[in-house]
Parts: sequence; structure tokens; C-alpha cells
Amino acid sequence: MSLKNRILEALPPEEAARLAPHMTHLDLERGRMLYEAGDPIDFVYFPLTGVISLMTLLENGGAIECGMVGPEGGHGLVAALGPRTALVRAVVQTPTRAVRLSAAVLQEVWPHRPFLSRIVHAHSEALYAHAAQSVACNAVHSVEERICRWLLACDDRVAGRTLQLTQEYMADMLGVQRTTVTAVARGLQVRGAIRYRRGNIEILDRAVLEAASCECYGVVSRTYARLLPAPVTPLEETAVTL
Amino acid sequence: MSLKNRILEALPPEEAARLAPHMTHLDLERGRMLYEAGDPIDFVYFPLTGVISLMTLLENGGAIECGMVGPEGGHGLVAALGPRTALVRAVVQTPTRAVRLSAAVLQEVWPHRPFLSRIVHAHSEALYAHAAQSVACNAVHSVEERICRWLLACDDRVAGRTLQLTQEYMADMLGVQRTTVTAVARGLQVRGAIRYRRGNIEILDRAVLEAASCECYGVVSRTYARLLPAPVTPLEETAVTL
DNA sequence: CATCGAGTGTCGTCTGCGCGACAGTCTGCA
DNA sequence: TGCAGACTGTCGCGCAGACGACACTCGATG
Repeated sequence: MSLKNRILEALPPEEAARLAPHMTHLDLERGRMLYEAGDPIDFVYFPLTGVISLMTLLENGGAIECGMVGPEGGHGLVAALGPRTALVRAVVQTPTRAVRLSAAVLQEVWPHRPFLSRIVHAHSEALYAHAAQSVACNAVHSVEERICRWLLACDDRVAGRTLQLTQEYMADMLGVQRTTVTAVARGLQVRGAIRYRRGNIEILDRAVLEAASCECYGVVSRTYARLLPAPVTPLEETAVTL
Repeated sequence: MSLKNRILEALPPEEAARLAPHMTHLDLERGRMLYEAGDPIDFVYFPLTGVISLMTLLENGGAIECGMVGPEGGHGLVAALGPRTALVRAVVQTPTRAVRLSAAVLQEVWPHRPFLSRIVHAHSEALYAHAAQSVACNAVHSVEERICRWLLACDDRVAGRTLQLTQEYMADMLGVQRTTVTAVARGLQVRGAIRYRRGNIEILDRAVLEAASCECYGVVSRTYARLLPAPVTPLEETAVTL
């Protein structure tokens, strides 16, 4: 996977040129909180690789993932539209390389640029589709199905075959017990789908994961593919990663 | 509760005047499907009373509720922005009186009207907040908590104290067993919170429901209150309904 | 008034997973 | 090189809720 953000790649030259002076490259370490719910949104983050998790907060201190932003999107894009306040917490889930853009600049430029405008709306639709599917998923699908779905979604957004995250972290995000995650992970390892090693999950066989995951992975992927710019030369990329 | 849609009520006179000629009053019977996922969106519906449910479809034919639109909002508003395609199924959940507006007119008028523009974005934020909270809710809260939350949310949107819906329907929406709903409903009836009678639920004591529901009801209500226009003269309304 | 179907009540079984406890193992750090 | 803490593995108990079966009751309809 190349280190590119698909929205930035798809920007028409003029719009890219207008925004470029306001962009900064950043490396975001895992666990860093970009926004707490209610924070003012000052910057939009476009990941080149890595996952930013959107989390719903619970009274008991827990936080459940309700969305993801990776190289297919940008976090904070929605805020460019109206109320510049974060609705949910945003946390860097895996080490992330990203481009940061001032939200004020975006907000000023956006209304006059048809491409940006379209992409902002499409992105918010895609996030809604993700959340809506997760509502149903959490209501009726098993923990194993949901874990597989989640691993695949992460893998899609991270360069390389290894995800840096612990089982405990994963359990918290999904709202399940750590011991349940361990049991499922063991099963997947036995079946050759993944390899676990102290905070690193290596994806060995996506086909097994896909078979064991619920329909939600495919449904959401297809929605993203329909709404957002396609990866640049997907065939070449596949060749490279293999 | 008066039969008014809060967005329409809050429209500045000029915007209301511009849209009025394109509006039609409708009575929508329970169960009617306004949009299937993927349908083109031709009309926006502003309920005066009643609930339109947004549903995520599952492979097994099931459909889980992932959002609600009542007198506080409008269904199809989001579509005015960009892709005029329904993301999820929309079904009339309780008998609904609504105003219908051509989406084409809205799409044409919207970009030039600051109020409409703001409201459309705020509404889509609110729907996202609802879905995001439901993701967490379905992951960690009990069926009883979720049922109470759901009854309260319906009650907020329906004129009168009686909700016309069966336990079976409710079970499908929430993605739980009908027998579980029956058990919970029995318990709530014993506690004097509701009264059940063949497809009609009467809300007798909201305080009991609130105590038995999870935090999610309050969280989402407050988000709606923050983002969307307040009910017209809420105090008077309370007096009337009592 | 008889019938039929939709809606509700109830019971029993089974299982996925929450929840707590603890043991084992790896890695970084003193 | 040994310690400490982070991470994973495993076990057992208990329960919420899935799932199926069936009986009852209300209300509409001929």
C-alpha cells in the first residue's frame, strides 16, 4: 500500500494548490487523542497510513468505537461544514502518518469548490453508513464475526501486514471482554488467519478472516468504494503488497 | 404536543414562503416504506407527529433500527446535499402526519439559504450522534435498558400517550427475541411504567422508564436539543399534555 | 355467534459471553 | 541478569438472552 491519502490524491490541481500551503506532515503515535467529544475542531487530519478511531463515550468510562478514518478519508472534514465541535472522541489507533490541514482554511475554501464540497458530503455519508451498519452488527452478530470484521477494516487502512494493538485495547473498542478476544484470537491463529505476538497482530490470511467475519465488512467496504475516490491504481498496489 | 414540525416552525418567513408552494400534507399509515436502501430520494418528509424509522438491512432479511426521524427533524434532508440516494430503509413506524417537500426544490434552494443550510448539517450531525450512541448501546447495554430508551424516544415524537406497535415489531427493530420483549414489557407493566394492549403501548410513567433506561436516552436527547431548534414554547406544551 | 388469526404469556433448554482469578511468558529497563 | 510490568492463556462460574414450542386471549369478520 502506497502512503497516500485518497482524498488528497483525487483533489483537482487547483484545489490542491490552494490548500497545499496550509498542510503539514505529521507522525501520530498510537494512543494519542486528537479530539475529545465537545472539543473545538481546529485541524483536519488526512491519514496516509493508519487508523483514527472514533469513539462513543460511556458513563462508566468506557469508549466504544463507532467509526474509523484511514487513508480513504479525513477526520474533521464534517466539521468544515457547520458546528466546528467534535461529536465523538478521536484517538490514533495505530501509528499514523497524516497530513494536517487547518479547519479554518477548509471552511473558508470549501463552499466555492465543487469537488471538496462533494467529497465532504460523501465522507459524512460513508461514516454514517459505517455507524448504521455497526448498530445492527452489535445487535445481532457474534464477537468472533465482529472481531474479524474489525481486523479486516484495520488492515485495509494500514500499510503492511502488522497491526500494533493489544487484545485488551481491542476488547475495549468492541465493548467485549478481554478473555473473549483472547479465545477468538487463539481460534483464528489455529486456523492460520493471524499471528499474535505481544501487541502485534499479523494478518496471514485475509480469506479466512473474510469467511469468519459477518456481512458487515463487505457491506461497509462496498459503500465506501461507491461513495469515495477509488485507491490509486489498485492492481499495482495489490501486486506490490503480495 | 402540538402538531408542528420544529424545523418548519423555525424557518425564517422568507425561506418558509419560498418552500410553502411545494409542500403537501400527508397521513402516512404505520408500516409504509418510504424508501428502500438505494432508492432515489424524491421527497423530504417533515413529521408533525409520529416516527419514521431508519433501518439497516441484514442478509437474513432482518432490519435493525439505526435512527429515528420525528417532529424534531426531516427525513431526506441529508439527501438535499449530495447523492440523492437513500442509504438505509425508511419505514413509518407509528401513524404519522407529515409535510412532504420535493427534494429537487430543496436542493435548488438550500445552498443560498443560511438557515436551511445550517439546519441540514445540524440534522445530519444529530442522526450521526444517535447512530454512534446506538453502536455503543447495542454493544454493552441490556435489552431492558434498550427497550426503555427506545420507548422514551418514541414517546417524545408521538402526540398522545399511546404508541401503536406490537412486541414482535419492537423485537425486530431492536434485534432481540420477541419473548424477551414480552418478559421486559411484563416487568415494566408490573412496575406501572406502561400498559400493553394488543398492539398499543400506553406510557403511564416516564420517570420509571427513565430510571430503567440506559444513559443513551439522555445523551442523545441532549445532543438533539443542542443541535436542533427547540420545541415551540415547551412549557405550554407540557401543560397541555398533562 | 362461531371462527380465525394476530398478538401476548409462559416454560424449558442451551449457549455465548460476561466476570473474576490466576498462571505463564515476553520485553524493556535498572 | 534479574526484576517488573505488560501482555496473553486458561479455567470456572453464572446469567442474560437466544431459540423453539405451545397455550391463551382478544377482536375483527363473516
